[in-house]
Order: sequence, then structure tokens, then C-alpha cells
Amino acid sequence: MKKEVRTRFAPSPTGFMHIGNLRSALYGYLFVKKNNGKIILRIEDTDVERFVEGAVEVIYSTCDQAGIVFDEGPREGGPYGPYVQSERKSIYLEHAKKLVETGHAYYCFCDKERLEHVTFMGTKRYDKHCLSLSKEEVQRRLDAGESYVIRQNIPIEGESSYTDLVFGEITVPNKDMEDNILIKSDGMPTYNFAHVVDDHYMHVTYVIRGNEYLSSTPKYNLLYDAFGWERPEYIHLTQIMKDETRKLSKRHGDANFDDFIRKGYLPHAIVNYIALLGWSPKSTQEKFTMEELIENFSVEGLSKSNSIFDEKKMAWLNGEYIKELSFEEFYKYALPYFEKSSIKGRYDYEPFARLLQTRIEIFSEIPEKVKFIDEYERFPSEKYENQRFKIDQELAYKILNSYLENLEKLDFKEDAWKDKVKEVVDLYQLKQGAVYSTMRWAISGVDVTPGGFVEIAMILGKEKSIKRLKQSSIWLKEDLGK
RNA sequence: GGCCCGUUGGAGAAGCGGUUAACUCACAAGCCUUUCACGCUUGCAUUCGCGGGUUCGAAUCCCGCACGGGUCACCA
Repeated sequence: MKKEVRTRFAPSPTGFMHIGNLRSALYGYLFVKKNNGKIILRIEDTDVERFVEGAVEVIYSTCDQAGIVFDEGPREGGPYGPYVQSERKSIYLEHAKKLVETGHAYYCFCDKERLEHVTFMGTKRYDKHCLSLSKEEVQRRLDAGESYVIRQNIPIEGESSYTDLVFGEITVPNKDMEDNILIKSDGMPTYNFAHVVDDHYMHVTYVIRGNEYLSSTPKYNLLYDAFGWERPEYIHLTQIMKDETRKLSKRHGDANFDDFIRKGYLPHAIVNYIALLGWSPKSTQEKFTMEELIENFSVEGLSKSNSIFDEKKMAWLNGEYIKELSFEEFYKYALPYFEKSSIKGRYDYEPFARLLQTRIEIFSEIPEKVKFIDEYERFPSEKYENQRFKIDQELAYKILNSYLENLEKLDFKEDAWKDKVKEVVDLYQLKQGAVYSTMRWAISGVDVTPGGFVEIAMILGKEKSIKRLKQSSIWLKEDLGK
């Protein structure tokens, strides 16, 4: 009978959710949903010094937004709790003692000074010094209240191997593995030990985690063997990199889920993007709903080499999702960015929003795109040149001046301003685009605007529009040396 | 440095002994257009880190080298 698929996401509460972490959670979730299994959330807080208040909330809020739901965990409850390691402290000590009894572990009383100079088999490793202590000696020192740790007793001979579902067979010589600490002197277990006993008692059958554990996994398997427990399957995940040599980490900034949300990314766009970073579907599909990700996920598609994070591609994907939003949804997301922009409270946002929906990839572009409303600065006259419409500066100058003629008398109505364009078109026998292109430059002074000349003029109002057009005519005249 | 893992264009990647080496982003060119953007079309690896070998045939199998990552904590 095939064993039930159960995996876990086991972050330590550091206070933020790194994008690589999120991806591990995602893959675990996809794997489990695809195989009718369960995913549990376990908080690994055995490092008392690094604990951050509110960190568990950050983990949950991130996963909630990302659409990752756990079957068991501190919030969900479940039959194998508690799901927070600090609440399981006594279990670990008890199990470590069992290992001591069977000779798979031993007490160690070595102090820091000794540890600093110790070498073993030519390397700087613990030398099994305390392994040779007699039972009585150990008991005596324990009774005397000496500080101790419990170390795993790893054989010196032979080698250990296992099969990882993505990397294949991994073999590590036993002599290369150190007798690492299972129980720290503060009585807390180390990761190395705690996760093994938890995974066993939580019936975890698939361990999905970062590949920094790839070569230490044999040690953990030795622990499973020592207890007589069944070893789980392993799926080790590659790293997400900033560039070829650097990991994407919080130290470099911008790697947290929350940062991207704040920048104006849609949660699902982030999820979709990171799903594709290190995993590839059998088809050429790029956009996936969560259901489709589940449907298509398979460990064969998992990559064996690290991937470099490319925010440009994520932005593209985000833009695709933005275009799909209904206008109401778009407006809801966009609103805070308008509130942060220079037009805050002075214009109706809606016309801008309508124009912007197909023109931005991330919401944080909004303030920038709207800035031209207040800012109008001299720009190089070369900007008027347009190969397609065959415009040079000379022609731009003529167009501009013809347009300006009797402009004050004109009604400030959209149609009137459009008719004026036609007039100039006829005058010089041009394509409409030539006039619009010139006028858009003259009135905005920037490369990109939401909407064309007439839309901008309507937003700016008659007075401001005419003022800008006159100004641009003066600048152009100067540049032409007239 | 020892051990473990990896290496296909600028980025993500498909490819699993015979393909014109998919596809997406980026980039470039062109088309369309009342600007910009969207959209559309085309281009972008004569070659798969390098060198050998096996084979009629290698990105795909084998060996060596180089490069990159991971790991060697009372951190996880």
C-alpha cells in the first residue's frame, strides 16, 4: 500500500518571508494537493536568541495571500501537535537519552576552549573525546551539575547514501560527517535533531526543503535508522540567486514577499512567477491559476541548478494579470498609489486609471506616470523628430504654430481641439499621427503619457494647455536658432 | 581545503542517442496606431562550460579539467 503523502513547511520565525522560503512552501503545497496529501506548518523556534515577535503572523499572512493553506499547524490544529518546536522540548531530550542508551549518541562536556583547538582525522572537527567517558564518569559529572550537550555518534567507517527525488543518489563517506550536537546546553534541540523526531511523529513521508541539507541528510537518516524509524523521501530544492554568485537574500533587500506587495505586485503574479523559477511544466504554458499549478505540478519538472531571479519577467507577468483585472478591481488596487502621487486629491483618478490599466506592469509606476500633470520642464527638441511620420524640428515648429493660431478663441471642447488637428493636417498634407505626436510632445514634455494629446489637454484645462504649448513653441524656436 | 551538487543564448528553461536546439522574459528591427503603450511579425545558441573518449551518429552516455553553488556552528 502506498503511504499517505504528508509534507511540512518548517520555517523559523525570523520576521519576514523570503521569496525562496515562499517557493518551498508553494512546492510543498502543490505536491501535496496534486497527490491528495496533507501539508503541515511547523514552527522551528529552537534558537531562542533569534526569535522574533509576530513572526508567525507574518508567515500566515504571506501564505494566506499566496493562497497556500495548511492542513495542520499552530493555527489549524491537528492530531500530531503541538506544531511549535519550543512547546515540544521534553520530547527531544527524552529521545536523545534513548539514543545515548543504544550508543548512537553520547554526553559531551567539552568546553569552548577545548573545542576551539580540537582536530580529528586531519580536520577541525570534534574528536569524539567524551565518547570514551565511562558511564559512571558521565553520571558523576551530570550529578555535579556540569554543563553538557548530547552528540550524535557517527561511525567512522563506511558511507551513507540515499536517493533524493530530484538529485538522485547521494553518497557521503561517514568519516566526513561530524558528531554534531543533538541537544544544546540550554536543553533545546538543534535543528539536526528536532526536525527528525518531529517529522517522524508528524508522519511526514516527504521532506521538501532547500538543498543546503543535501549533504547532511545522511546524518539524519542515521538517526532514523538508530530509532528504527522509516526514512522519509527527500525532495531537495535549488536556491534562488540574485546573480550567478550571490544568493537572493534579505541582506540585499527586495527579496521579501511583503516588499513586492508594497511595490505593487499582485500576490498571484508573484506566486505564478516563483513557481516557474526552478520548476517547469511539461507544456509551454506560462500563466497558471493555482488550480492549474496543482494540476501540472510534478517533481520531474524540478530543476537541479540554481535559478537567477529576474524581476523584469515577474513585472511582465504582473502586467498580464493587471490587464485581466476588471476595472473596479484595478481601481481598488491603484487607488493607494494615486493617493501617494502628486495629483492626490486634485483630479478625478478615474480617467487616469482607465488609461493606465494597459500601460503599467506594477502599481508603483503610477505616481511616475502621472507626474507630467504638474511638472513641465524643457526637453530636447530632438524629441519632436519622428521617422515614421517624417517629422523634423522645422516641421514640428510649423505644426505647433499653426495649431496655436486663434487657439484662445476656441471652445474648450474635445471635438473643437480635434477639429483643429484636422485643420493642420489638411494645411500641410500630413498623417494625423504626425500632428498628434508633435502636439503630445509639446503639451507633455515626456516620453510616456497615459493617453494622447487631446486627453491630456482635457485633463490640464484650457489655460494650462495653451500656456504649455506657447512655452514649447518658444523653446523650439530657440533651438532652431530663429 | 575536504566532501556533496550543478553547468543549454543576457534571464527562466525544454530537450533523456538521430530535432531547423521548443517556449517565455529581455533586447533589436518592422507593421499597426490619434502619441506612448497594447497587439502583430521577424531577428537573436551553426551550438549546448572546456578537453578527450564511446558510437555510423552525442547537448544527451563515459572520463578528466575548469567554473559556480552548498556544506563542514551549542543557526536553521
